[in-house]
Amino acid sequence: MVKPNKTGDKRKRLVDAAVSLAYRQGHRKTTLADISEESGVPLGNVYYYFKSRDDIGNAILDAREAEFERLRARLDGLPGPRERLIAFVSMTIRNAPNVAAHGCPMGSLCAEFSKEGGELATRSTALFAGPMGYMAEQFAQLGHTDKADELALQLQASLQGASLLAQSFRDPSLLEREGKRLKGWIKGL
Amino acid sequence: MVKPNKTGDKRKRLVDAAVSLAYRQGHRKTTLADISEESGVPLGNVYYYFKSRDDIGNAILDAREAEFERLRARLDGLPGPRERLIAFVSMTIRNAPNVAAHGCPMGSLCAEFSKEGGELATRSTALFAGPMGYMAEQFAQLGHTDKADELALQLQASLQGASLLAQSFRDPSLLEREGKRLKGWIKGL
DNA sequence: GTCTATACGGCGATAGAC
DNA sequence: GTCTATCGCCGTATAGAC
Repeated sequence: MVKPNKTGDKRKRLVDAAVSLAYRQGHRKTTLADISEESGVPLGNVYYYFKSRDDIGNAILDAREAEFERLRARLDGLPGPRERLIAFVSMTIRNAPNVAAHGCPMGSLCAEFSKEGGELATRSTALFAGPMGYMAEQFAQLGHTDKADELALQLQASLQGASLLAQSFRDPSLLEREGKRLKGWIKGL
Repeated sequence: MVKPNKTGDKRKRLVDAAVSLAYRQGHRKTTLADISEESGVPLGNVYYYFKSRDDIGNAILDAREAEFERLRARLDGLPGPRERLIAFVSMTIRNAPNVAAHGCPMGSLCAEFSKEGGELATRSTALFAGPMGYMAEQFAQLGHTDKADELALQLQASLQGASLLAQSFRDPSLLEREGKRLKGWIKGL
C-alpha cells in the first residue's frame, strides 16, 4: 500500500516522524511543522509526498498495519499456537514502559482515529481486526474451535484495557501483572 | 470544585456542551466555536466563565468525576458488594450502544488527556482511580482482601478493553458479550 | 453579567524558483 | 525532486460597549 520511492528516504523519514509524534502526543495535536522539524524535511516539501494532512493519517495506519504483519510473520515461526499466544503477550509486557508512557501503539491510534471520523475512523477498525483474527486462529488450533472468537475477545480486551490503565496511571506494572496472569491463563487452556 | 453560579445556567450549558462534544469528537478537535454553538452561548462570552481552553478541559474532568460520585452513591444503596459489582457491569452493558459510538465516557477521556500532557494528563489519572478503588473495596468486602487490587485490575481492564474494541468495531455486542462473561465470573467468586 | 467586534498568531496549503 | 516564501483561513483570546 505504501508507494515506493526510488530516489530518497524522505518519505520514510516523514512517515517515521508522523508515526512517532502521533504515538507520543496524538495525531490531532501534531502539526505539519512538528513533522517537518522531527524528520528534517522542509515544511513546504511535505506536500510533495502527501497531498493533505489526512493523507498522512492514512500513511500512519499503513505503517502500523505493516508493523503487525511483520510481527505475525515472526510469530508464525514459532512451533505451536500456544507458544504464539504467549509470545504475543510477552512482547506486550516487554513494551510495558512505552505503553505506560504513551499507550498501546495500536490501541491509542484506534481510540483517536475512531473519534476523528471520516476515512481514518473507518480504516482504524482494521488495526484491531488483524491481531484479533490472528488470536482467534491460534485458539482454534488449540482445539477451542467453538469459542475461539470469545477467547480472542477476552485476551485482546484484557491486554488493551490493561494498556490503557498503565497509560493513565503511568505505571507499567499494571500491564505486567495482567500480562503475567494472562500467560498463566493461556497455559491452562 | 465547580464554582456556583447565582444568576444563570450559562456555565452549566457550556460545560454540558463541552462534555458532550469531547465525548463525540474528542476535546482537541472541539473548538470554542463548536461549544458556543452547541450551548447557545455567544463565543466571546465563553471567556467570562473560563479563562482559557485548558480550563474547559478541567471543567470536563470535574463533570465526569461528579458523574462517578453520583454512580457510587447509587451503588452504595445496594445490599452487598457482589450486587454492587454486578450492577456496575450491568450499567456498562446498558450503555453499550453509546460506547460503540463514542467509547467509554471515562476511558476515552483518559486516553485523550493522557497524551495531551500538562495538568489535564495528571488529573485524568484520578478518573480511573475512583472506579478502580471502589471495585477493590467491593472485592475486599467479598473476602478477597489479599487480592482485591488484582481482581479490580482484572475487571476494570476487561471492561475498558471491551469498550475500546466495541468503539473501534462500532459493535456494542463485543462489550455485551464480555460484560455477560464478567458477571458470571463475579457470581462465581 | 452579557454580548459584538476584532486583534493576533498559527496552521494547512499553494506558488513558483531552482 | 527539493526547497523558500507566502497566502488565507480558522481558532484562541481580548477589548470594550451595553
